[in-house]
Amino acid sequence: MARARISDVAQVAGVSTSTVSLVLNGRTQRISPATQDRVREAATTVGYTPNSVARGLRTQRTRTLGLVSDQIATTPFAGRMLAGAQEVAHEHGHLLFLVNTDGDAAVEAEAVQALTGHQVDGLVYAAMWHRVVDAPAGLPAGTVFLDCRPATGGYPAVVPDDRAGGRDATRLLVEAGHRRIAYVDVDEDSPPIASALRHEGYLEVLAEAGIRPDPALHVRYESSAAGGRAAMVELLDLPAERRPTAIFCFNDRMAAGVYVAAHRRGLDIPGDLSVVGYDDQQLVAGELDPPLTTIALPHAQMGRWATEVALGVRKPPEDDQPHLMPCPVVHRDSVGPPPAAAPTPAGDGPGTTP
Amino acid sequence: MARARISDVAQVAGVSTSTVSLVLNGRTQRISPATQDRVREAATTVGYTPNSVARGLRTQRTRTLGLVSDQIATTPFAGRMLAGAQEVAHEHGHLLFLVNTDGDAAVEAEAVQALTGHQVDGLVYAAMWHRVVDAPAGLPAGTVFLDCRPATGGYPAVVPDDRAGGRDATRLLVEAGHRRIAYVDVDEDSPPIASALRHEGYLEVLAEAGIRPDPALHVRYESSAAGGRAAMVELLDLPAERRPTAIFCFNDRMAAGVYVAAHRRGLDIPGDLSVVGYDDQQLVAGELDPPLTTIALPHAQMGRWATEVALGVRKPPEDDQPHLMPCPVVHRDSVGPPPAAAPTPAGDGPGTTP
DNA sequence: CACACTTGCTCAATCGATTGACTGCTCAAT
DNA sequence: ATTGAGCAGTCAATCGATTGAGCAAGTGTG
Repeated sequence: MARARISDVAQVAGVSTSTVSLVLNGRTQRISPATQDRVREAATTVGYTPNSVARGLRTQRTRTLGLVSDQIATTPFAGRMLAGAQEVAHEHGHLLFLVNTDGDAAVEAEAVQALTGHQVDGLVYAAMWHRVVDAPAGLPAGTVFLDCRPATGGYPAVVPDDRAGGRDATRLLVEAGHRRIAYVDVDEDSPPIASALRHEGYLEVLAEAGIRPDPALHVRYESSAAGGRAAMVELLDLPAERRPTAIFCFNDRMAAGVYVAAHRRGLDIPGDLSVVGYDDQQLVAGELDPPLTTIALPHAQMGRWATEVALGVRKPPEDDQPHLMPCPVVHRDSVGPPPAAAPTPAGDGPGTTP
Repeated sequence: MARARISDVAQVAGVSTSTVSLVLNGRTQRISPATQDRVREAATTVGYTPNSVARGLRTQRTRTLGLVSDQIATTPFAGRMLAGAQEVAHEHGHLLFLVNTDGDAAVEAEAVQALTGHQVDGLVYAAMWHRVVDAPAGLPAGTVFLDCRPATGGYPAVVPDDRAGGRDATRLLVEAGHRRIAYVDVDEDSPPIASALRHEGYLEVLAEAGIRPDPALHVRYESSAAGGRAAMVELLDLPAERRPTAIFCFNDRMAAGVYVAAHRRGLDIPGDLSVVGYDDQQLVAGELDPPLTTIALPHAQMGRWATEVALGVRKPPEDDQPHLMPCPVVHRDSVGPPPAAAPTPAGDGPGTTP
């Protein structure tokens, strides 16, 4: 059977379609309660569901939202961002269009066209890792950038506060008593937004703590467990007095590699070595042994923020700067005090270069 | 400036809106080439983009698709299914609505209503792990079930061929020469579709190979690295002659735990122990040392299949049985021949119960 | 030359809901 | 008796595109 239209309801209730529309939309000031009841009853008996397409055409508001992203699938983070976005859309009675462009600019432009053609009420442009992007052509004003910054500015944007995350991670280790803290960095991040910001945070906290940074403790490898392992091997080959007692890793996967290398050398975590990761990738950080203390990327929060701004229920900052979303510290079991035998009794062990 | 409408194009080109519509939709049999050119030119000069809402109202085809799923975010598989679905939608010029219901039946029903209200041309109902689900109320005929089977039947569905996967995994080990093969199963999967099917496949291959299954080699623990570790400990505590030389794990996370327990006992993989996982979770299987041989869940393929059926470009099977999607074997480095000292020289070592 | 046919395009109805303007009616006040 | 106000709804235009029917001019045919 064909879907019931408003005119079917009107007929059953013995009123005009106008009346049905008014009642069903709550504009009941001038409709008698008796009529309202008849209309509502008629609506349920015929099983009426409003046709959003017709409504959208008339009202010019479709209650839909578009989210275009470069890769929805490849990264496990994607989900949390998406979930946050979807949640907000749902909370406000909107439906979410999802488009995956694989970073192809042509597909991107096409997607934006298709979405505006479908009269979306808002648009979110998402990246799967924090970086600078070029806004695709034809992007409507008010599009919100999620986990990326438009090269040109002019749009609201939200990104993780990587610098603060780097600070928090490092502070965690400093407060546990460590003085020789390595940063296991990634070598491929260009432009290196996330990695550079985390490094800055690392350096800031070292400075605050009066620790002179040792360049040998900043190593760069590919972003994988293998890279982390190689990095750790390099650090462990340092002379004993320059060897780190704590490692801050660019991400959890590299931390997993650090674990492997440390365990191979018979080091206990956190007894002999403390490790902090970044990203809070469930399958990595939570499953390591011991579970990894890490800094979580606030994907769900960012997804929510972006969608709220896109829907107009939250005002973006006026200064055209990306909103910095804090990265929460996730305390697990990979951080402890430095080993008693550590070469840092009390006096400053400055990291002199050879 | 307001969006250009078809009437704007008509005015600029000096023709009627009908003509514009005909030209732009390729129904050009009765339109002179000259007029066509004028129309197209006019369209680009005014920057015309068709209003899909209006078109959808008129044609009753919106070129949109709905995908409702219980959890889009929580599992890293989700993405591949979604990506497959999105890809197909895009290939056929459709836009994909994504709704995440968190398994809440009320939200589900609401979502289905909202989607049919938006006149989607097709609907996919997805689960994030293979199981039997109750079709939500009001589900349109022709809805496709993805990675789940409707309890009642009556809808096209696609699920992984877990039985064949179990067979392949076990055959891999049998062909490497193993006779004592354990199945590290999950204990919580109820109804245990995936686990039961994989177990059946396992038993089938054992039977074909003339290996009597040893109940002590079928252990059940929680689905996590910790569970896998516990399982492996139990297996390693078996008397030497009953101890397995190969392990088939319900999933990669459990396999990761098996690795840990094996390494703790000083066992080399695959020298002393061969391991096969399931799922091909990138972050787990690929990052383990050695990389894990596993059976991949064909999420992208299933997502594609479901979407193609939903769009009507692929015919579902007529027998109302779920389509079984093969699970490819992913060869990595965790399978080898049994150790030379293994208790299986040539004669059948039947697993006699004590 | 009359007729049918083709070509090239336009008319106007239509999809289903929303909404500002308007109508009939009753009752009260002037 | 006329005017005005308030109530309870209805009318009809509208959103922007699609499409079957229709029409004027040109072409071909007997």
